[in-house]
Amino acid sequence: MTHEGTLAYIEDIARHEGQRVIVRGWLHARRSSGKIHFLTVRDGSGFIQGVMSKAAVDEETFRLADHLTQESSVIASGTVRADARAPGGFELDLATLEVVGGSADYPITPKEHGVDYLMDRRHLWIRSERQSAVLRVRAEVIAAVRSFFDDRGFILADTPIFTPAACEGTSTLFPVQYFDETTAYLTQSGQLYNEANAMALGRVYCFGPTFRAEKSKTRRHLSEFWMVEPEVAFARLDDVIDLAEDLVVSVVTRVLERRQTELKRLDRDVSKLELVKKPFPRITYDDAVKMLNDKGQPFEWGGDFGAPDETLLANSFDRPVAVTRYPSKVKAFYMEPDPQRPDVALCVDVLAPEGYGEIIGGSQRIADYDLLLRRIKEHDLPKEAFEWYLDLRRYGTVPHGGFGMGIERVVTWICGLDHLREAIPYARTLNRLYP
RNA sequence: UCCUCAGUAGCUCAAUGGCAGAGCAUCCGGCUGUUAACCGGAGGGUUGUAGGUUCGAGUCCUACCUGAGGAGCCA
Repeated sequence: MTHEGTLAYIEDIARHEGQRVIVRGWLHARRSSGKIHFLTVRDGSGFIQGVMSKAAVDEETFRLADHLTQESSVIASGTVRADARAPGGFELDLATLEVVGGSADYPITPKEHGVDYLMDRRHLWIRSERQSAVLRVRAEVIAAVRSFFDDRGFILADTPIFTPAACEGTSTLFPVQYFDETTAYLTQSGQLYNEANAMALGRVYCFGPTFRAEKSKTRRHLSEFWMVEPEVAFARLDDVIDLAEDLVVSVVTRVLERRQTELKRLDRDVSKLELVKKPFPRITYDDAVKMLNDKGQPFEWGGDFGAPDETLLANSFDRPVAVTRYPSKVKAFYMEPDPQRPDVALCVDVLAPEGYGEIIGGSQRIADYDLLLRRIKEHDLPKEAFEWYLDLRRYGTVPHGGFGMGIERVVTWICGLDHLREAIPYARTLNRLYP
């Protein structure tokens, strides 16, 4: 079969109005009315409806279209025509059709399916309109994050995934055999290495997968997730919050600029995202506890917020809110205490609006050698494992700080999803390692 | 680890302790503007597993398996 026309991707189809193009992709859906077929084709860049009328093609081509099954791969050619009835504004009047690979009994039908069924077929589910839109937004979020840091003079310095011990000592680690006799652990944060990198390179960030063996079963947790972590020498808490604020605004703005089609396909209320502008409200943990109690949510000073607490707090604001100065007791060992009030830490959590919860956690780090050593001992961490980390305080210590932002949580929020597992191509959860 | 809920056709779900059902998908036929198209017909079942109660169990009881939602913890 020979096809006439210019090779085109569906997302660029508007540029080819009135022209003959060749599209290569898969059959997404087919509707037929006897003498006219409607073939929705997707090519990864978008979806378009091809219209084949019996009068316009030879008999063999028309019969081929009549028996075309869902997700058969095809090469087709036709003329691009603007049409108000088409969701994307354009249709393709088909002239030729070639099946590259057939597809029998495709398991994901246009009707409803359960979560387990879809997750078992995640490798196929990502072909759907919604799921492919999410993954395209995810790619935009990641691109926005990298541009943000690269454009500001940050150096990308990635941290190891095999680590010798716990970074924070609290979360559970995934052990793996490391050659013959040694046990390594999959990293749960690049934080500590990031601090060393910041002392070498000034402003740095790492971006990669992290692993947590927490036996969580909630819509906000994955055992493998991606996190971007900047770290800045000489930064204090306010600098860390400024950076977090700029990053979130930059990412949301760029997705709004470049991924309107996908957000629309996801039925996202973009007016909520358009409110994400500087400055974010900044409240202290003390304020937050008071707010919760004023709203009738019983909460005692000293604990960490649960998901309902976070939602209640975030719902008081129309944009992300920065909550600072949590009790040191509930936070990581390396966080600098507030000099005015040593029982709270110079830390910040950024809570997304609309109940999406914590998307960023960060702090100013302890700069003083003696205090850091004391904290390591208080947390029963083995000093030997942290000698290299203590070196950073032995040799030219400076105030510094940074944060981690969970990519999937940001994608979930921006896309308006109700579960983190749709924000990553292949989610790893407590009960899922396949496909 | 704990709490709650669910498991019946390929999928999504019905079925008072009394004949195993529907819609969609698949296959066949019809239809020149369909958007999860529509209309007619056909095929499709070890009710998660193992026990128990009962004249009789998809339904009640026990254990286990699998999954979902939540708690804790976190990004």
